[in-house]
Amino acid sequence: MGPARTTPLPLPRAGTAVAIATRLRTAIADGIYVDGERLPAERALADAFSCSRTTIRAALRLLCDSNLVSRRAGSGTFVTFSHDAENPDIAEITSPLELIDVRIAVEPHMVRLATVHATMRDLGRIGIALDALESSGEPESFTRQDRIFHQSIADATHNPLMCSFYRRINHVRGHRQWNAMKDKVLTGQAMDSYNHDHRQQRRHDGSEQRS
Amino acid sequence: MGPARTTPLPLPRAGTAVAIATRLRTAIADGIYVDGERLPAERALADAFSCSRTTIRAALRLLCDSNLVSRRAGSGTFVTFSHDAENPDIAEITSPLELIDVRIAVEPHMVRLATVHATMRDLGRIGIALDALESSGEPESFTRQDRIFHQSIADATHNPLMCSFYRRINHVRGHRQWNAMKDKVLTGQAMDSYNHDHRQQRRHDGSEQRS
DNA sequence: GCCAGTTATACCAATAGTGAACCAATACAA
DNA sequence: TTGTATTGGTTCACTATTGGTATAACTGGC
Repeated sequence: MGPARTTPLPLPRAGTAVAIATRLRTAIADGIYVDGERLPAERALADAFSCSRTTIRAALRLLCDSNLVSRRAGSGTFVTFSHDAENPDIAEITSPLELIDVRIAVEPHMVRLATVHATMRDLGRIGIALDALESSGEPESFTRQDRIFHQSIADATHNPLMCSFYRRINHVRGHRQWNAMKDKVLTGQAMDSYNHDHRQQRRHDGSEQRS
Repeated sequence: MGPARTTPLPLPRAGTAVAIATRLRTAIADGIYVDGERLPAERALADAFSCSRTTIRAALRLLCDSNLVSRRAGSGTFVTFSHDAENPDIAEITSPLELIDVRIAVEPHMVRLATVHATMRDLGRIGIALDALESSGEPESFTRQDRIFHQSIADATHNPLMCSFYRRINHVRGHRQWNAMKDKVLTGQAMDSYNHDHRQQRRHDGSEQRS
């Protein structure tokens, strides 16, 4: 996977220098040494790999020629290889399971807050969103309406911090890495079951609201 | 080469100044030092990091060049960093009760996630943070250590979304509108009770970890 | 012997970090 | 206002570390 897989070294001879260079290259690609970090000094590497400093220098020379590291006398050898050239969005690095963990943590109490602080207008908005959610057959509109539904609940808490949290959750949900998945997961049966759960919550919320 | 396969990669000795700058930068980004707050004096930092004042000055120079802090001779080094300069700050419009609502919603499940995903290093960090929290007598350092403590738990979940959420919570907590309050609320007795609760949580976490 | 790779050693130059002293600006209390 | 303590700003010589270079010797395969 490393960018230096096409090593410009035609030599089939696997000397220790080339082996160490490969080792360090994969370490950088695996993120063991991250971008901008300083590698151990040549003498320290020589000690760690139980070889001479000349060999280490030969290995580092290979990495330097591949633009994987840059070196400054008196300062050290620094990794110049960034996995994420652009800004690492939270949505990029959040896995499906991690999102579920956060939603499980936030949503139950969020619903309680909404039942306490919701106005009649909020309840109307939530009802409209739920109707629109149930009458949407395709996965495409279903996910969009589902986001609107949950965001309307978050807004009903009238808690700006909670609203901003759920906006971010929705942002992660709407990221492209999820779009590929939803067509496979959101079968008709799954959507029906989902709607049933939401209806129960609505009835439950209504009774709590009355009390 | 066989032996090189099993050779453990040595940990890099980070450049001291750059490493300190990084630590301070993340502390500011995490809301441990808030906008407008004064950092410890150079000599105090040098003592805390066990390095010379010259190194601290080099680190602070980096932060100053990034416009993260501003410095005035005879006065000190002050944080100049607001999380979203463009959008109205969440911290401005979030009330104390609203913050408590969100924390009640998030923290219980966050602790469960932390107990599941925490590594030994995470537990060590949490323990250190808790010790520092208990040994801080003044409200000033108490609130900062408390933020560090909770952030270390959030980081222990290894859930980027959860970490970003709690970073925002800490940002709100560190806002100046709260600073006026904490001196009145954080009496010695209140801090003792607080510490007692945290200790109980720690014992609870330990037993869960073992299972 | 030849040759490429490795080892070992010594030294150089660049950079980082140390420790101390002193100055100037600020804050604070008498 | 005055004095004192603290803070950042500056400079200095010194030490430690790092990459850069050169040289001589060793090793194993051809």
